[in-house]
Amino acid sequence: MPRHHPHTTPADAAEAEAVQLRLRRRVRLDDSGPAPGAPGTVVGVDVAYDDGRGIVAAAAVALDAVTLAVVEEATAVGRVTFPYVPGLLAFRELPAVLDALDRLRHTPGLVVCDGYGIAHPRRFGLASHLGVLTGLPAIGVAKNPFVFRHEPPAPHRGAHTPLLDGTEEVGRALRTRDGVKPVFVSPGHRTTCASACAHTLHLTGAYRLPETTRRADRLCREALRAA
DNA sequence: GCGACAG
DNA sequence: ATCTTGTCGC
Repeated sequence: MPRHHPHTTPADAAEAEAVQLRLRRRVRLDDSGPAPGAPGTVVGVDVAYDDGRGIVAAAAVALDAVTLAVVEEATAVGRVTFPYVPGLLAFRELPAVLDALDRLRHTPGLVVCDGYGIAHPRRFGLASHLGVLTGLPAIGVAKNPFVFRHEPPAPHRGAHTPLLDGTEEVGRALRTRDGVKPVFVSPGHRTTCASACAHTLHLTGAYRLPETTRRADRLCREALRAA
């Protein structure tokens, strides 16, 4: 049975924003998480929707942090409980994602989310929210820019430019493939911009998106079709 | 007031 | 996110 999640299923947008303002103080931006490439497991999470049926499917895929081989997969299906509102994505995705994570037997060394961490209107995007609720190190790797402007990075893999909140760097536009549109990386919890980018580079090579995200994306779509 | 707007 | 064919390029 679905548990009562006061921190993930508010009644409306105003309540959701209040939750973010309350929880964001728990975000920690340090390097207490694993170093990129260090032994352990890195977990990718993603979600797919079927608007017609009003259901959502989430996937959590654990990869060996060194070899990037898949070591475990878990999924969860449920009903959609919150609409998509820019800035409140976590309230739509987290319930199913947390269920999928709960079904994983491996303890994630790092969780890679689709979306943002602290590069968010209230400095509390999906990756930060997930990190704070689980206590796990988490980063956000988004496919599109959100609230912060950026200069285009140099064309080679590894080039990056900052996403600035005033003078503070809250994320980076990072090129993961030569000549290909960059991804937008930001720390979620227990990591930094530099580490989040190093992790992202470690998880990419042949494709623009991290292997974690690609596997989770494929798996949640399968789970949705099978539901 | 008018757009822009992670997934 | 999701709806969707062909097409340009390595």
